[in-house]
Amino acid sequence: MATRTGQDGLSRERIVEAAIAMLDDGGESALTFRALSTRLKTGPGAIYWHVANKEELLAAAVQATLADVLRSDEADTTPRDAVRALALGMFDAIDRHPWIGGQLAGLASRSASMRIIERLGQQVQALGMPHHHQFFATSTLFSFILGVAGQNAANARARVAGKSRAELLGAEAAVWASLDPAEFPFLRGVAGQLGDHDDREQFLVGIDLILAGIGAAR
Amino acid sequence: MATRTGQDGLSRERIVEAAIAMLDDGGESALTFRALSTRLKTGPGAIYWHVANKEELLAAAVQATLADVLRSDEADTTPRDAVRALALGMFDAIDRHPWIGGQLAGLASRSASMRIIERLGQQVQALGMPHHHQFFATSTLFSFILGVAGQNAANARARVAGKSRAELLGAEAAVWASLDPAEFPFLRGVAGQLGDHDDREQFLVGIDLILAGIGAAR
DNA sequence: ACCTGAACACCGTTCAAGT
DNA sequence: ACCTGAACACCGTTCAAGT
Repeated sequence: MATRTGQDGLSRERIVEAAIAMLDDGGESALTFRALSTRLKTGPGAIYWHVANKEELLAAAVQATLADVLRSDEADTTPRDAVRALALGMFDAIDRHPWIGGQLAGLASRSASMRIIERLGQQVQALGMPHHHQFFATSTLFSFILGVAGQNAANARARVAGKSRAELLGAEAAVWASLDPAEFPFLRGVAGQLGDHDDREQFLVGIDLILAGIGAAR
Repeated sequence: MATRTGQDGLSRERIVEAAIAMLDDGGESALTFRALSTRLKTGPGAIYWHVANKEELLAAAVQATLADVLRSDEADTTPRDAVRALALGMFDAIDRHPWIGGQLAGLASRSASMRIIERLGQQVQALGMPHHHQFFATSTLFSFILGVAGQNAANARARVAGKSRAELLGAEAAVWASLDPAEFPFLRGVAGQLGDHDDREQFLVGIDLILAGIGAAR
């Protein structure tokens, strides 16, 4: 009867924790109920006592992963800096856990999405956007974040299947550099920038561009 | 020997066409090699003679679906209108085939993505953006489009599983309207706008916002 | 050259049976 | 109350065998 305390019993918390660890190092395809139950030294059926199904498990993993970002508070900064801080918090979480990008748009992440949109919206409001444009401006910020997250998730999937980020980026830059200049003048011209850009900086430039647009529309 | 002409033989073209039809009315989960081969009156193995695997099939479906958008030409308009036209073309294609949103970020859609980025980039260049900012500005437009596409795909997944777009949107708006006003002042305030907004208009506002930001940064 | 269909190695999920 | 593990109804993919 000594085994009922501490780490021994299965719990929703332990399951979610293990799921996140598996997602982090094997991507979404690595998370199966069989592999998960092996890691937790149980049968696949046991997990269903604590979690309704895989969708709920993924939702809980997203929630747990985004919890600190959503807990952060930038009360005493400008609206602009608050948006940047929140967006960068999202970026860093997505960078650490790229599988989030494949989940964030879905129904499973609804409550996390709502909190993010709320926070963005409050700052857009504080920026002085007219009321009837606040919703669209906030959606634009959110959609952009979602798009970057999705690309991150796709890149991570490719990475799991093979090479590193630097290798993939270098290969892609080489492809761009060797394109037909008549058909792809732009891609050829920016191939160098693709090769050595910083994802985080690129993300922040996008946020700033949208903020500049909001400033102009105000 | 009369059967070798016309529609009778299996072909990559017929397979992709059937795949698109299945994706359109059942979503990504409806496309299986078994269901596809049943529809084409063959065995699952037959498809592999024409298509390497599911990833390649999805890539071909994306390519075929986006072909007309990529063929369109807005030579004699302003750069701004060209971006808007291209973006709206993408939106309409994604609206008709929402499963694209789940594919566009992936490696399978690389060549389609390259063409889109090329077209966007040429217009960003024409807008007078300094060279070293063109790549980031173009990426911002592309990421935003990707984000909207991803949301569309997620919404369509929910729709296949149950109710219509209007019902889902109405239910979500009702949830927003009933949130705690202390915790979610913004969402509560825009619940009405969520309920009856037009997705296409919202998308275009986002594009315009980014274009305004590009204009300000020029 | 192209197609057939059984077989392999997986999935998520359920559920009678145990403790 | 919680866990076990076999079983069900699927997947994508392969491949010997056919025509």
